[in-house]
Amino acid sequence: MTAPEAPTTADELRRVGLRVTATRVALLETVRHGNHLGVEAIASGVRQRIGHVSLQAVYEALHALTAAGLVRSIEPPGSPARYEGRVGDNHHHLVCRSCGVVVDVDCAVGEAPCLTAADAHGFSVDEAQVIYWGLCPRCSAHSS
Amino acid sequence: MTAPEAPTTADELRRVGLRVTATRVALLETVRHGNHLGVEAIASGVRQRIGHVSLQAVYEALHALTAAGLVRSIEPPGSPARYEGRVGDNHHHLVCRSCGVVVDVDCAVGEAPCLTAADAHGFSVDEAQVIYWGLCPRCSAHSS
DNA sequence: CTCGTTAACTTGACTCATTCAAGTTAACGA
DNA sequence: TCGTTAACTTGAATGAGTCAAGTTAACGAG
Repeated sequence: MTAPEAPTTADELRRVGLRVTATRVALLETVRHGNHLGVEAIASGVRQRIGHVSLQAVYEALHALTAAGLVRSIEPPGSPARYEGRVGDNHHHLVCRSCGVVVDVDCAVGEAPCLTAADAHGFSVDEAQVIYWGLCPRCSAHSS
Repeated sequence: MTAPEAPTTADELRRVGLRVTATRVALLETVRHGNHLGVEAIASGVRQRIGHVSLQAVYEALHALTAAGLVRSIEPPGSPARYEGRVGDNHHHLVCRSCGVVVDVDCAVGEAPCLTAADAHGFSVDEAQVIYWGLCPRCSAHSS
């Protein structure tokens, strides 16, 4: 018998019930290799790999992949949506007020207590979204 | 000597260096009496109090009061900005995925540990913004 | 109290991310 | 190989929020 292979990008798409298209494969790889990219940046990454794709196709694929749980979107107030390939773990983001750069941070306290509000007021909470605002090292050096 | 008076809304505006206008007084009161109102709702609240005001004046005043720390804005992804009058304490929000209602929650763990990321990557963090997503009691009853 | 400065407001045009609509193409199960 | 329908294309539309230019009025100086 053959050794178990790592699943290809195409396999991952099939697994979640999505059709395998050049656009989606390229998009998923672009998002994974990029670093919290915006829609425009993703579109140009995809185009570099496979030629022309419409912006709408990118939006559509991003929604599909987000719904399928293969990518995750981050929407810091005041900036267009960004996407990342790191999913399934409960991690958060650090955003620079000055240059807008986004970096990942692990959960502040232990595993996933971020999911527990002090008093949920009867809500059934399924996700906690944390954004830390501040100045990145480069920008805070700049302003001092 | 007279007893110390509670500061009026006008006093509060003056204290932060803003001119006292009917628009701002009415806006501040509207936001404080309302419950995470959006811009349109604030505009109509203000109009009920003092008659006509332009939407732009509302935006402008909201920015001024936010910058001055008298009101705070909440911008859950996928919904227009909302404003609240509760400021200065480190509290967070619970948003219903279905109906969009927003309720306040206190910090998950103790006083303000929310401000501490596990590893700040050299950032100087000044604010942590937490949004819990879920279903409010009414909506979760509805869907079951 | 009057005046001048300038913050605050008004109207109206504009931007930009995202969505909607209608028609075409191509993935993939039968 | 074919038919169904998800995915893609182009193009127009939406909606929150901003920008610009001109007018009004708050308030400190005289």
